[in-house]
Amino acid sequence: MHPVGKGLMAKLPAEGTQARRFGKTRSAQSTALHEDYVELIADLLEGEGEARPTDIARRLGVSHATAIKSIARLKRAGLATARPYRGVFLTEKGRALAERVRLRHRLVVDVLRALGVSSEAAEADAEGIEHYVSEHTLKAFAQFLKSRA
Amino acid sequence: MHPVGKGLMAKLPAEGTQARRFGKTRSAQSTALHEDYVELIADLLEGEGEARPTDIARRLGVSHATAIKSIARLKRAGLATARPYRGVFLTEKGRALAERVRLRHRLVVDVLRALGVSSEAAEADAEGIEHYVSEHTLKAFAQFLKSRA
DNA sequence: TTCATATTGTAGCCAAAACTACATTTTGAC
DNA sequence: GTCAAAATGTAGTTTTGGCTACAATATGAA
Ligand SMILES: [Mn+2]
Ligand SMILES: [Mn+2]
Ligand SMILES: [Mn+2]
Ligand SMILES: [Mn+2]
Repeated sequence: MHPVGKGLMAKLPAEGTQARRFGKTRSAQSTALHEDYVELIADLLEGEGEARPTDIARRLGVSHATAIKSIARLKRAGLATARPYRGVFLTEKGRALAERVRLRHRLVVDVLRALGVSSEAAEADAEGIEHYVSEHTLKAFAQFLKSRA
Repeated sequence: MHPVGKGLMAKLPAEGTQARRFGKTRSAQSTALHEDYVELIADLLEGEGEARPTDIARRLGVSHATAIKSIARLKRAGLATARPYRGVFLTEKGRALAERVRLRHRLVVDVLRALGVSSEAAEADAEGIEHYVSEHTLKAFAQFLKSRA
């Protein structure tokens, strides 16, 4: 119950600090999916001219029913619009998010590549990592890349 | 419908490749919580001598009911054991996971620090990032740290 | 123009992770 | 030893994000 000596033991952060960190991670997690959808929709709109639910589903590796439900959540969140059989579009807010997410994705991939990670692993890992990189860390990444250019 | 020219447009990966990447991210996401619990339990066991559900809950910033349910899932997954009012312990499998997770956590923090990220931001971001770093990337991180030691 | 196929939509199911509220058990102060 | 407080457990609800199965609609080939 009481600390045994506090000399050489594991460095447990203060409870509040640790709780705040985990909470931040949880909130990032809850926005990760939205970010992936918005980024993908932006890419499809630019690359293919349209973003159809089926294509979104295929690219994400989920069923079309799942994609349609997620798109509905995007609409509720004010990030996208969609009319039946006419594809998905981004609102102003969605486009702004897509832009930020795209930049961040690229930055994360570039840093991983710079650290010696293979192109494919960098892309794959970045797909998860990107959602947990804070503004502060993003700045450090940019700095690092510039410094070793 | 048809690609407009394919010359200078956004680099959409092949559908299968992209789906595989997103799938990998989803599966990492589904183990992230387990990893955090197991790591925290190991830290508490070493640091405090015991890992009580209440302490786990406080440190994670969730209600004790949530923690208890998650611990039940850990038990079902063969990672932990717990007897009522006697705290939580790790199975052999749980200890092995904790060890891996701990190493990975430290490595991610060290790399972030090396890239110029502040100590607190590194710890906070690592809490999310760690779960999406592949073995391949982990090796690259270790290499990078060794090279600039 | 018709009609098969592709696309989209809906319904219903499930598990994970969160919560609050309440019940039960242990422990420790006295 | 009692009994209040702390810890633990349980019940019930919600949201998210998956799935399958089926229904409805558009599109395009013949
Ligand atoms: Mn992603
Ligand atoms: Mn991305
Ligand atoms: Mn973590
Ligand atoms: Mn961790």
